[in-house]
Amino acid sequence: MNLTQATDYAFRAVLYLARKGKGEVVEAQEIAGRENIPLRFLLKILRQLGQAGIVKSYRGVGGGFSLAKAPEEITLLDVVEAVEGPVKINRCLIDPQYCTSQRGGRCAIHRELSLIQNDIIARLGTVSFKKILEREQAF
Amino acid sequence: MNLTQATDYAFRAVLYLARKGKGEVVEAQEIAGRENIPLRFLLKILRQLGQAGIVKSYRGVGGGFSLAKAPEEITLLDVVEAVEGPVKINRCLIDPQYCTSQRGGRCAIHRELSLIQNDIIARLGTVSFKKILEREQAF
DNA sequence: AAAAACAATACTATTTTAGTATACTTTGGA
DNA sequence: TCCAAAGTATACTAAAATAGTATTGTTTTT
Repeated sequence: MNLTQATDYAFRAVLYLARKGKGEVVEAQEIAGRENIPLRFLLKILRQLGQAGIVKSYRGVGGGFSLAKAPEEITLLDVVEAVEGPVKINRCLIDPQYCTSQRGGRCAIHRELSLIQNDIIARLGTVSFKKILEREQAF
Repeated sequence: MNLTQATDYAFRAVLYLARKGKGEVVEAQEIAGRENIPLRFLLKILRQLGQAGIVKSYRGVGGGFSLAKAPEEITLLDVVEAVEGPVKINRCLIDPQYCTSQRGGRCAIHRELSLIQNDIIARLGTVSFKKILEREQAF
């Protein structure tokens, strides 16, 4: 029932870029330094965020990363899925070959877990980075 | 964002006992066989459920396990916590020593995750095994 | 063309997961 | 009384996931 460290880093990297605004390009090194994230690991994560269309990258001298969308268009769910793949609280719910109950994912437990999983996904989808920025201002 | 296989087995073992009713003693071997769970692994899990006060064990010939409470008094949350310990979607939220943001768990991201975590815990706490049994009957 | 920045792939150490093995204790019944 | 059936306790282990690191390559600006 855990998000990975990589996802936590991703959240903070996206928030960092969100503070700068949609277009602004920032070097990975700056984010790594400010957010206490190992540079090479951050680069790997930023590439995943890039493939998901959350950030854009610019190579060469003066390059870096910027948000590819406005902060209100990016949710925690988007970032989780970009880094970890589809959210699943039980592997059985995604891939029936792992359903050790031998009931093809149709037992009462797995139906219930499926509902809870849907709630979690919906909940993560309601939190945009614009919202997080606003809450941050409030302090 | 995953429950472990052990937790999944625990859910099914408790449901199996719940079907029998509160007092009835069932051998681990029977549960293992019916639910497709490795026996020794199940015994380990049942011991954890025992320490959490969810099941009672009986040793010796004719021994086994029974529910220690009525099915309506046992929730998915109880079982998750018995097997995995406290629910935490980010280790930083429980143990600040792991908070790599260097902000003592007080950044905007971690506040938001904390709210979501509370929702998940509340949600798991609303699903009792009585409820699951009832849903099962409905099929 | 040199240097700065990201890209891609492969590798590695650590931790967690998912069990297994071994030896022991309790209990009921022949 | 003693033995077999059941759970207890501790230690061990293989495989997978996590959290990085290393190396080499490509793009872009000056």
